Amino acid sequence: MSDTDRPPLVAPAPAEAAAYVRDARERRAFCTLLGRCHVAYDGRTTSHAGPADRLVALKPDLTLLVHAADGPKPQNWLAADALDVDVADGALLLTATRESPTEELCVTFESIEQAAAMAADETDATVEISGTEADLKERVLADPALVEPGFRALAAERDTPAGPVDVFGRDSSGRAVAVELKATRAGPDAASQLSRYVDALRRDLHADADVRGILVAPSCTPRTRRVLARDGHEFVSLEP
Amino acid sequence: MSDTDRPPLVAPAPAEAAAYVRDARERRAFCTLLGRCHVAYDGRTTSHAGPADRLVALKPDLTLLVHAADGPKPQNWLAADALDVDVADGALLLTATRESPTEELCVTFESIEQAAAMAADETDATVEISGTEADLKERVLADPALVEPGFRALAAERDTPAGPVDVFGRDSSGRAVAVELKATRAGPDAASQLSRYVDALRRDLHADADVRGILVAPSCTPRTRRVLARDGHEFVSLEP
DNA sequence: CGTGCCAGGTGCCCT
DNA sequence: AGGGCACTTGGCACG
Repeated sequence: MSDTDRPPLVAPAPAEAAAYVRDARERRAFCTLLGRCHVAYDGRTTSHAGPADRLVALKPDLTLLVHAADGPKPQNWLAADALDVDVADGALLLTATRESPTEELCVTFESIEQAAAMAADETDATVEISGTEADLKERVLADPALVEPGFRALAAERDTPAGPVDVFGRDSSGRAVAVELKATRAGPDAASQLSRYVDALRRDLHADADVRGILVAPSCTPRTRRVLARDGHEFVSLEP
Repeated sequence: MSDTDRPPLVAPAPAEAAAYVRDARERRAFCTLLGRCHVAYDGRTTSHAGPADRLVALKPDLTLLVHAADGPKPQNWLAADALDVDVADGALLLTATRESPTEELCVTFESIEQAAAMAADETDATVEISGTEADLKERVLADPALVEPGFRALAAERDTPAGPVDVFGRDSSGRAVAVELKATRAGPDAASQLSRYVDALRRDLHADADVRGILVAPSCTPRTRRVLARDGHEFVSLEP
C-alpha cells in the first residue's frame, strides 16, 4: 500500500464513509463502496432503483458507476464533472452532476458494508486491441489475394455517394470490385451496405459499369447469404 | 456486516487474495480488487493491456469487469460461465471463460492494494426508467392531440415493407400520417427512417395515397431539419 | 459541435 | 439461435 493510501472500512458510519470518499476523490483514487443503496438518475432519461445491495465505484476521473448483482452493464452511471458527498438523515449521499448535457446521479446508502480505495498511478493503461475491422482492412491491403487470386486493392475508404467503401479494387480481369469488411459474423445490414456501395459505384463509374461486390467476414448468417445471392454479390470468409 | 462476510484485505499475498476471491465466488458475493495488473482478452477480438493500477470487479453472476482510471466503460469485461483463481509465479491470476462464443479474460495481478467483498441479498434491484421512446409512444397514444390538434392515432408499430411505423394515424382532414418517435435529440437517421416509412405507406395504401410524415422528438439537429424539409415532412417537439 | 460509423457494443423482444 | 431495434449507447475521426 502506498504511503497515501487509506485502509479499507468495514461497516463505517455515514460520516466516516463520507470522509473516506472525499479523501479518495482528492487523491484521485479509485473508490469502491459495497452496501445497500437506492439510486436516482435524471438526465437524458429519468430512473429510479429501490434499495438493494450494490457495488458503487468512483473513478479518479469522477466517473460514478452503480452495479447490481447481474450483468456487465452498470444500472446507472455518470461521467460527472462534480461530486457532492453528504450525510443526510443518517445516510451517505453521493450526488454526481454534469453539465451539457445536464445530468444528475444520486446514490443513497442505507448501509455500507465495506469501502476500499487506491490512488491510481499515472501509468499508461492503454489496451491494445487486435482482430478489429481495421486489422482486417490492413490484412486485405497487405495481401489482396486473400480476397481472391489476382485481386488488386486500389483504395481504402473510397468515397461514394452512398458513403466510403471499405476497400475498392479490381479483379484479375479488370472488373471493379467493392469489398465490405466485417470483423465479426456478418448480418444482413452488411449485405445491404455492400449493395448500396455497389449501386453507387455503378452510377459513379459509368452508366454500364460492371461492379462486383464482395462481403469479407469470418462468417455470415443464413439470411445474409440470401441477401447476397439476391443482389448477385459474393461472400469470402476471412478472419481478422 | 452479515455473518458470512469477510473483512477486506490490505496488500494481501497472492494466495490469501486467491482464497478471498474463491470464497466470494462461492458465496455469490460482489468482490472488488484494487491493484496493479495486466489483462489479456481473447474471444470476439484479442486484446492486451500492460501493467497499471486498475479496479477489477467480480459480480455474483460471474461477470468480470476491468476498469482503468478513465471512462465509464470497462477496458475489458466478460459475462463468464466459469472462473479459475490461481497463484502462478507469485501472482494472483483470474481466468474467466465462456463458451458460445468462446471467450477468455485473464487478469494477472502484480500486486493487490485492497480487496473487498459483500454477499448480495436477493432483493429485486430493478431500475425503473422513464423518459424512453416507449414512454413517448404511450404519451402520444394517450393524447394524440399532442402531435397536432385533431390527430387520431390508429395503430402503434404498424407494419410496412420498410419496417414498423412507430405510430400510424390520420389527421383532422383524414390524411394518413406516419409518426416517427425519438426520445432524445433526433439525428438525420430518424428523418431517413421516416421517409422510408412514408414511401412504403404510399405504396402500401394506394398508388396515389397522400401520406404525411411527422418526426416527434424533444429536438433535432440542423441537418435533420434540412432532410425533413427536403422530403416534405414535419417536426413536432415533444418531451417523453 | 454536428455527422458518420465502428464496437468484443449490450439488452429486449419476437420469430 | 437469427433478426430488428432502442440505448443515458460510448468511442473516434473528421468537417
